[in-house]
Amino acid sequence: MPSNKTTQCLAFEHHDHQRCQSRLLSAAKQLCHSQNIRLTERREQVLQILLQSHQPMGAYEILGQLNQNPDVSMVAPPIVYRALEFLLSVGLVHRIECKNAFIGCAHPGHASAAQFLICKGCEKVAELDNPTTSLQQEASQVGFMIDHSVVEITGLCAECQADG
Amino acid sequence: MPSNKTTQCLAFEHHDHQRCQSRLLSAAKQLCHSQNIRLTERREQVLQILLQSHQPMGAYEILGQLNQNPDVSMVAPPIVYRALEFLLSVGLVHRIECKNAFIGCAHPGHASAAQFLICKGCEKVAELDNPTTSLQQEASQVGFMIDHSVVEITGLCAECQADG
DNA sequence: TGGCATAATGTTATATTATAACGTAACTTA
DNA sequence: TAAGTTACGTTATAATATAACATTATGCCA
Ligand SMILES: [Zn+2]
Ligand SMILES: [Zn+2]
Ligand SMILES: [Zn+2]
Ligand SMILES: [Zn+2]
Repeated sequence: MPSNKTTQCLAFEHHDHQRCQSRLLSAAKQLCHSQNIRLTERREQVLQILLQSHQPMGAYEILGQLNQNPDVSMVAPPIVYRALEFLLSVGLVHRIECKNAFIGCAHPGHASAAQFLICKGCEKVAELDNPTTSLQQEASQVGFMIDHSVVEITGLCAECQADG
Repeated sequence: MPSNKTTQCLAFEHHDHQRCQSRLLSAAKQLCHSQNIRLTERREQVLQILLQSHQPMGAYEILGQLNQNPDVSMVAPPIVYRALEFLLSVGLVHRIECKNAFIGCAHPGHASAAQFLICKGCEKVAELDNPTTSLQQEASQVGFMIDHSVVEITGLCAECQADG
C-alpha cells in the first residue's frame, strides 16, 4: 500500500528507514536553528535513539541505550526525562500515553494535533496529522476550550493482520 | 447550558449528583446481574468510590479511601488494581491514560468507544459516547483494524473559562 | 577579556504507579 | 462434601517519574 497525503502511514509500510531517519534529524536541526532554540548533544542523542525505529520507547529504555556506550559514564533518569521534556515542548517528540512511552515526531513543524495508530503486532506507531475537526466541533459545542488532545488507536496494521 | 443527546456533558453542568451516583450504581448492579458476572463487595466499594465525583482518581487515592475506615484492616495495592481490572473489563470504569487515573463510566452498557473532555481547571472529566466514525474511516483507509481507542481532550470547561 | 546571569547537565534520593508470586478464603456445581 | 474455580489477601519488588541541589556550559554585556 503506497503512502499518500491523506493517510501518511509510512510507519507500517516498507520504506528506506535510513533516509526517513536522517530526514527527520535534519528537519529537527533546521527547526531548532530557525527558532533559535538549542538542540544540544544530549537532546540530539535522545532524539536519535527515538528515531531509530517507529516503535515507541520507554524512558528507561532510552536510558539503557545512552548507557550502552562503555566509554562514557552512566547517566541517571533525570537526564533522559529532561531531554524528553525539551523535545516534547518543541514538538519533536510525542508521548504515547497508553504505553508511557515516547516516539519521534513524524511530521516536525506540523502544528496540528497528532493522532496515532498503534499496532499490537509489530508495535509500530504511525502518526497521522489530520486536523481532528469533528472532535473540535464536539468540544466547542459544549463550550470546551481545547488545550491538548490525545488520540491513540490500538489495533492491528494491515501487514500484521495478514501474518495472522 | 442544558444537557442533550448530542453532547452529554453532564459532568461540567450543575446537577443532582446524588441521583447521578445512585443511578450509575443501580445500572452497574443490573448490568452485572443480567450478564451473570459478580459485582462483589470489594468491586462495588471501588466503584462507589469512583462514582463519588466526576474527577478521575489514581489507584493509590482509591486505596487511601478504602483504608480510611479504621474498623477494617488495611488493604494493599493489588486489591485495588484487581477490582479496577474487573471494572474496566466490564466497562463500568474507564482509564484516563494521560493521568494514570480511573473514572466511573458515565454510560454503562453503551459499547461505543468513549471520548473524554478533561478540564484542567476543575479537573472534572466528561464522557462522550459518540461513535468516532471519522477516525474509524481514517483507520480503515489504511487497512488498520481497530481494537481500542483512547481519545482524551484536555482544556477548560465553559465554567472554568468564565472563572478566569 | 572578565564577570555575571541564565540555561543545561549531572547526582542523589525518593515519590508514584503497577505487578509478580504465592497463600487463603469463598463460591459453584456435581 | 469434595473438587474445581474464582476472588481476595499479603509480601515483595518492578517500572515510571520527579524533587532537590550541585556543577558546568553558554550567552551577554561592561
Ligand atoms: Zn522510517
Ligand atoms: Zn503491525
Ligand atoms: Zn454527577
Ligand atoms: Zn472546569
